[in-house]
Amino acid sequence: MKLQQLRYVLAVAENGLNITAAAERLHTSQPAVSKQIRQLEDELGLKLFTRRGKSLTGITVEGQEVVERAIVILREVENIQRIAQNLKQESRGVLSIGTTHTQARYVLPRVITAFREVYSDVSLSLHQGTSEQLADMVESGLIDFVIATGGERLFPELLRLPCYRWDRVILVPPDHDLTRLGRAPTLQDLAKHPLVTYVFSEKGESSFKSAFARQGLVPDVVFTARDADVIKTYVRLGMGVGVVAAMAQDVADDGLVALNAAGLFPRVTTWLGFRREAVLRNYMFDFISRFAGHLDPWTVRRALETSSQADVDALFADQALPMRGAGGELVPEPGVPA
Amino acid sequence: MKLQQLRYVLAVAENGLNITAAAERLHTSQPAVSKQIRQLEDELGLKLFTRRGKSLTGITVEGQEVVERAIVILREVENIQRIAQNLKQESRGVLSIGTTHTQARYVLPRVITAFREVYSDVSLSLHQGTSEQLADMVESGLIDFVIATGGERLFPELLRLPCYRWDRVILVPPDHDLTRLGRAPTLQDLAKHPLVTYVFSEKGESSFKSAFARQGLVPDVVFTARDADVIKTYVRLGMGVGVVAAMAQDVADDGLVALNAAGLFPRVTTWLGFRREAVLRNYMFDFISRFAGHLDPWTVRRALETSSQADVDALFADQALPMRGAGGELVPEPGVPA
DNA sequence: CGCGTTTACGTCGTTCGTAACGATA
DNA sequence: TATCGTTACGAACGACGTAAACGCG
Repeated sequence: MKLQQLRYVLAVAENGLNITAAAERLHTSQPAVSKQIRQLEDELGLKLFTRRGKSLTGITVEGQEVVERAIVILREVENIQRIAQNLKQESRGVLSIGTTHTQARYVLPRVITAFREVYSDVSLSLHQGTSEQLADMVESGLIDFVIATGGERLFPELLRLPCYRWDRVILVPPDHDLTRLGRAPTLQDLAKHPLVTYVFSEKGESSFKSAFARQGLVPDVVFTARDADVIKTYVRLGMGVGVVAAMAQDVADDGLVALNAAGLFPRVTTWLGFRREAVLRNYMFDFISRFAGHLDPWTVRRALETSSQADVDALFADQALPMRGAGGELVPEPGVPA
Repeated sequence: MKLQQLRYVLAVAENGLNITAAAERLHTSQPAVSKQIRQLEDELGLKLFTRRGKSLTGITVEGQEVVERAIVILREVENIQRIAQNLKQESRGVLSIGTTHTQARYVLPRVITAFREVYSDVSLSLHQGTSEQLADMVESGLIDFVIATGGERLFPELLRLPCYRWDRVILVPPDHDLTRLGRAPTLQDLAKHPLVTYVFSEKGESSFKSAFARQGLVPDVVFTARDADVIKTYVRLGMGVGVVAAMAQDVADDGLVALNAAGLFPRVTTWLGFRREAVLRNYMFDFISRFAGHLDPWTVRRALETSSQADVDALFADQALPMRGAGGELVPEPGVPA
């Protein structure tokens, strides 16, 4: 058994069982891949793939077991290489981040810009997706970091570091009824209007709906979208009252007024997660620290030494996490309608 | 990086940094090992070992990191091979068990005899040691199974399957005072006599001492040994009253009388433990099932699907574990002194 | 001088790429 | 016939073992 053979098997499994495509991605010839896989099968004495005629049609159950272990093996091989590169102060490297729209659009740009200036040799890639997709991507090793909110049960194997907290904010057209309340809106106020907000995560409990339910109210959600830009568009069209993350609110949002929603919904924590077994490159520590100031390398290493997520949470329990988003700045003060 | 290089590094690290010894264990030449290690160091660009002149004097910190990951990698490689061998119904294999004296001497012989008759091609090895030593051995992959008692905190990473429970039994010479009580001895009775029992485990809390302490008594332990045979010898010499595991009591123990100690000390559970990541060969499932009838392959696989030891414990919570040892059979009934 | 490591070199096995072949839809 | 996998073969590479050299106690 050789590491190349495992790499080849994995590449084939990850490229739709197409040996030609796998060979291209591996920068080698297709007979090389074909032969190595066959040799591994011979050595192990089992078929990793099912074949019809000459083309691969599926992975056998044992093949799947082998693939899973190959992932672990190659991951650790990469860890060894990262250790070496860290020591050599090698500045080249890769950092791929999986995240949701809100982070990618409103929070990360500043961090990434600054990061790229310092680490020009680090190839940075951003993958946007739903929580479910991110979970798959991080599991398969496609991405190093996940930056997301909620979903504790979706990412059970990740070490999650709390980064900051945020409230929601209410967006309405300038002449909307809610702007004439003379005070910040309540849930009762909101329940009287059609609402436009985020798609509810498939698995996570919807803190949005339950906030209303707790007061015996049923929100009239007329439209949901994955990102705040779409929501804003429909609010401008007068489809309803928008409820978005405070970070997504921009002073330059013309045609919209932001109203404070702090306290109406539970605060949300954005965290950064990665696999516990991962060896982090130095620039990864720096990225984390740039993204969340309190997560300096020393603190992150301490979190890595814990044995469970509960211990990590305890590490940060006594710290007041920073708040993000301008939600508080555009509050219509009592008697001062926007 | 190649798997052989990792194997070589590991062998050198495990053989006192002696390349020659490592080469012999690997059935290869010593220059081969020397060269491969050097090549890996060159490829990674770091020194794995510290050298004085030409001889290795130590492992660098990075070398240690690499060794730890190499262990994981090679373990998974072995798992892949086991999967293949299981499928081929390959009957050859290795099974090494680490255990304590009591199990090795009194419980395992019958199981092992029967097992060897069926699996003559499985090379079986037994390693006796203290809990601490066993923990090291299983961690380094030297042994597949640990069969022991207590020590939950000593084996945190093992999947532990409860096998059976047992009480202690009291051993005295035939003419001893305790045989004339006309009833089973109490802790008060025991506290009046010099006692001979097991060495207390270094890290585990001593359930022996605390049983006395709970009644405000202090046992007069005059001698401790690692195994019951030694204890019996000293009881025969009249050094004191023996307290041993019920399994260790043998009807053929001439010159000794066994008195019931059930209820005096907390019941002890013997468990069988192995690493969660391990792939078990079919004969290993069979061994477990022979050792503890309720641990059939199906049940063990179910335990393997759990995510924590707590879940495993819950699996067996409602089952009455079998008792082992003849302690109950030689009880001096009230009014019937032995 | 013994012990252990490294260097040198010849041999053998293995991997790879190109090119031709085979099978499938 | 286009697509994809396998077979064939020559070239390059790499691992290993023997033998000799080197350093250190």
